[in-house]
Amino acid sequence: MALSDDVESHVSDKDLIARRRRQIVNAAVKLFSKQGYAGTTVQQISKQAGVSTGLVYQYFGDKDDILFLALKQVLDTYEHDIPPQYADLDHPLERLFAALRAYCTVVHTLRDATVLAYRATKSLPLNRRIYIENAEIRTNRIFRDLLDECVAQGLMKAPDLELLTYQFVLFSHAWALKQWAFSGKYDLDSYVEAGGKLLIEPFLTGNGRAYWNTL
Amino acid sequence: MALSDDVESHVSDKDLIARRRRQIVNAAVKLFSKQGYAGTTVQQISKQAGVSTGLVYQYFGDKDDILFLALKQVLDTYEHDIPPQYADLDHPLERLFAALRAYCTVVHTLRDATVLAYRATKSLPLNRRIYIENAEIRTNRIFRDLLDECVAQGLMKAPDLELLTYQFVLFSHAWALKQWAFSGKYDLDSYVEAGGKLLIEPFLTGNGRAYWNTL
Amino acid sequence: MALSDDVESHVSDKDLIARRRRQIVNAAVKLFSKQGYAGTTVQQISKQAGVSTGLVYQYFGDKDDILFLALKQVLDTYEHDIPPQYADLDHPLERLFAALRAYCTVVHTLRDATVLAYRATKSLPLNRRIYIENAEIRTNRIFRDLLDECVAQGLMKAPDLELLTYQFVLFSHAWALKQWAFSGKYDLDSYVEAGGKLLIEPFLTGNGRAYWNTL
Amino acid sequence: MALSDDVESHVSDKDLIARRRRQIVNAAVKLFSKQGYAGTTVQQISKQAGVSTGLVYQYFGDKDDILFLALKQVLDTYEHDIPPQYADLDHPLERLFAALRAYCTVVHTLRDATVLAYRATKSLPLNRRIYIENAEIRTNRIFRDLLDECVAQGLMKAPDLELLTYQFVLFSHAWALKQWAFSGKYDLDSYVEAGGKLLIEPFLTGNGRAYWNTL
DNA sequence: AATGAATGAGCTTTCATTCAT
DNA sequence: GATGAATGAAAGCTCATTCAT
Repeated sequence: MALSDDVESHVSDKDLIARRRRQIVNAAVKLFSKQGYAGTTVQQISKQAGVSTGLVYQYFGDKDDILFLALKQVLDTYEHDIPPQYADLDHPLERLFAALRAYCTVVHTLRDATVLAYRATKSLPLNRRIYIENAEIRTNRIFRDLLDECVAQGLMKAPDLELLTYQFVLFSHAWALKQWAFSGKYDLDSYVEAGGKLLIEPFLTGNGRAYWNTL
Repeated sequence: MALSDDVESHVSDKDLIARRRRQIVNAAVKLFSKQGYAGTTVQQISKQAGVSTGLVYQYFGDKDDILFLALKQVLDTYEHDIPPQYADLDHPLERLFAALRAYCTVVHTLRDATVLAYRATKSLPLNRRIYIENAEIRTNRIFRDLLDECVAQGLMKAPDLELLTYQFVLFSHAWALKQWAFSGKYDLDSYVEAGGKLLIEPFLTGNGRAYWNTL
Repeated sequence: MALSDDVESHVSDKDLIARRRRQIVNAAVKLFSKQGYAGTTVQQISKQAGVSTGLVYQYFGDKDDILFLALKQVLDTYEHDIPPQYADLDHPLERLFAALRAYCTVVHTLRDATVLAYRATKSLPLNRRIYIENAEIRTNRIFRDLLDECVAQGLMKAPDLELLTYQFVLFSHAWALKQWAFSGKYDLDSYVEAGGKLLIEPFLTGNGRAYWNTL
Repeated sequence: MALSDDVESHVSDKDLIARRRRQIVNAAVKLFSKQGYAGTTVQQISKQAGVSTGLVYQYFGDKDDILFLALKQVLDTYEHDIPPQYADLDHPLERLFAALRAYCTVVHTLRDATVLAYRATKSLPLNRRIYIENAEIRTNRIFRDLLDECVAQGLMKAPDLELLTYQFVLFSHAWALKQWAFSGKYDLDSYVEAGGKLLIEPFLTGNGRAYWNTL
């Protein structure tokens, strides 16, 4: 992380800094998600976090900083919460499907924050936007690597792995972005099942299909 | 369109109203797309449109009205510009693919505005948000009907047509939403080609594949 | 009337000027009375008068002009409508009481406009305020002269005719100013009767009382 | 006082709230009195009060709130300052006359604010206007009770105590409302004396007159 | 380290006034 | 003479940021 991406603080105790920032960012994510970035005031954030307005400015340089760390935290959650959910599994196809389920589940948990990421990233200054975009690319990498693994083992075959990866990502994000369209028609489980049928099944090889049917 | 969705104007000449609104909305779309809704001032809009600040309020009730008409205009463009581009074609598969190309092309033309639609719809009051969402559903219907046609003629077969429709839509939108990831790797044409391979080819029946290969 | 009190017009036909001004002032009085001077827009006045906004500025220099003429018209109505209602009567006491009834009746008719005169006179520039105040003094003169007549003929006797005159005026104005307090307790007739008992009876001489009782 | 009449503040310290509000209301009364409510800007008020514009909005919800509290303060002053000035006196007639003097004196002190009350009450929303009107009725009660006392003790006799009460009130208010007419002819003392002669003397009984002449 | 009252630039919106037709 | 679309200065109000305590 480049220096320019650092968020400055006027406080020295490292632990305190971490704790306070978490406290404030959590409050911010909640409010940004509901009301948007511009629609949320620093006063509201401090109140929600249970601290004074002035304190916020001892841990963040300005309001943009809060947004940046809020988005970063969302992306970090993706990156940290998904891998453990397929790490124990052995078979690549199982791992891929588990990852899809895990991604959708995290998106479900962070529904509002996911929408926030779509809405607000553009509000960041360029260098920070790039940082966030790179974090997303790292998350995408998860699917890409699992797909590569499946292809390498002759289980899948796809014309364009790069784009297929994005379809996995978009499919997961859509669960949050298009809540209004999906709620009532699908629950999370059936949505993930359908995802498997659209994004994995069609690209299975004979071997792949053989294993897939045993799941 | 319900009355409550109407945007009032203090001017009587119908033609003038239409012209002025177009002029102002065009300026607004440009600025909203770049700077976001909240980040754009009415002063900036009026300046960009080449009119006075006060004039804006003779054609729009408030700033929200401008956003609403801006989004409506984007959605209307989708709805009006896509169908003509496959209307002349006879074969369902050809029509479907042409529609995908058309949608991606419109998205390409309205790149910034498409991103705007994702970012700003949540800023609308409920009844207007619903209006915009319904407009999106009508646009989705385009793909859905074409897919149904293909299935009815035994050319395609998919486990979940509803979700597959959304994959078409998301794929098209992604061209705008993920510009930063795709530009440099794809041009519009190759993107559309790859889309055909991911979203159509895997779901072709034998008959469908036979025809597809002749395209 | 001093030149500085003149209201300028860009139109030459004298009759037209008078007609248009009346038309616009009538609309203004109606609106000013209901919404106050500052709460009324020139656009509303022109609409109420059934003319274009621009036309107003061909007959009035600015919005203040309209207020001035509106107030002037109210005061003029007082001045012109009251005297005829006691002119035919011969006895001074009868004339005085008839004048009180007439004043209260005009106030009743112009309730809102009377309140307007109290609220808005201070909004005028000094020279115009003075003009209006002089018009009010002329109206007060009506009571003063009638009282003087009664005193001269030995019908009344009061310690301070100047202030008693003002009590007559205030009593009449109060019917409009304190509507909220009086409506429900008095109707116009009983109010006037009570006025006679408070403002005339106590100041009658023996002769005066003798005649008064015959009324 | 109903909740709906409360004026909200974003500040918690009770003492500070009271002090700031007084500070701002005092400035507002001064300006409103001179320039009217609509003719006074919040910027002017804040400048006159020696605080920033934003601060005003931490102690008042909007400009209307300032007007309401300003008027309320004027009415409260009436209610609190008059009674102590006759409380020590024993004789009802003396008390009545002292009250008249006190009322006129308070009106004199609050000349501009009294005019403001006449001009601006109509600018208030209905529930607040009613609150102010009720406060005025409570003030009127002062005269009414004193008059009743005089009548009960056989000192006075009047045809309509309700209206006579209003004549006392109007007479007092007139000192402010008609400054332009009275200044030069009366000073406060002679005005009050004349008031006694017009509003008390004529309604004295024999007993009343006997005592009155000893004053 | 923490508070929260105070600031003031900048926003949306209104409306008296003008002027081309 | 009459129109009404157009103007833009100025208003009310918000809120990111500061700073004395």
